[in-house]
Amino acid sequence: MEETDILIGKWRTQSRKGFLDLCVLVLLAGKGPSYGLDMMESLNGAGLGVSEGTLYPLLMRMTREESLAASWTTPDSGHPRKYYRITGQGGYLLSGMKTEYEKNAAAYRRLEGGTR
Amino acid sequence: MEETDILIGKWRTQSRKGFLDLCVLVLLAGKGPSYGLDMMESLNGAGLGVSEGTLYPLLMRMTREESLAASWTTPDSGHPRKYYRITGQGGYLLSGMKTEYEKNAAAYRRLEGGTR
DNA sequence: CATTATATCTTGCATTGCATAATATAATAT
DNA sequence: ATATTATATTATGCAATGCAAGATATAATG
Repeated sequence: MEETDILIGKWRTQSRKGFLDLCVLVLLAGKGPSYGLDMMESLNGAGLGVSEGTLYPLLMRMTREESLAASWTTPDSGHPRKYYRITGQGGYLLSGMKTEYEKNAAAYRRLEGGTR
Repeated sequence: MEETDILIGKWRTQSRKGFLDLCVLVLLAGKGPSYGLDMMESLNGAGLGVSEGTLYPLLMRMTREESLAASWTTPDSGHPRKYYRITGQGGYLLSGMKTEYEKNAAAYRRLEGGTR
């Protein structure tokens, strides 16, 4: 069904709202500081399809909110990169997000669980 | 942290986008036709906190898109109720959503899985 | 010096969640 | 009768994010 594929595409966009924040925090918490394009590779490698137009505004927003902190580094050879790391507030936020995420997943399983 | 709780609240709203569609479809697929307030009870019983202002517009949208179908019923005693049931397209959509949901969950686990 | 690759930033649209308020009708109370 | 409460649905407007598309800047390469 063609109509339905459009609906799924739109839904996909909506269902990623917020989820990408969680993924970025989890990523940085796990691998340590990183920069935009490198994070894109990691996220895409994990199975998410993220583009610059999605990731960069997200990183800037989270930095503005102080869940991330950024600093430029100019390597001996190569381009200047903006490295992001997770802040204390970011860690607290990540913990809250994980709780919510699990709560929703549990609710979903309950709903799926049965005719009752 | 007070600041952070505000962020979590905002994130919570965002992270539910799309997810509620999935929950409604799963619910109707499991329990059969139902109406607004009854579905609200089911969803809240499962652990989601959903209000009328969230659920009704959602139901109307999904009906407009023909993932749900609605029909009024006037019981012998009580108020007229608008019953919703899942359509063929709704079933196809649900299947697609489940696939996406699992794909994202898998990506999340991979990201969480390690320092690599 | 032009071209390509790396890296980040900007703009505008489409979409949904939710608070708030409105509408309508059946049941109940005074 | 008629006012009040409970049930049930609809309408409006704001805030927020994902993403496509394009712009900007600089290092490396031909």
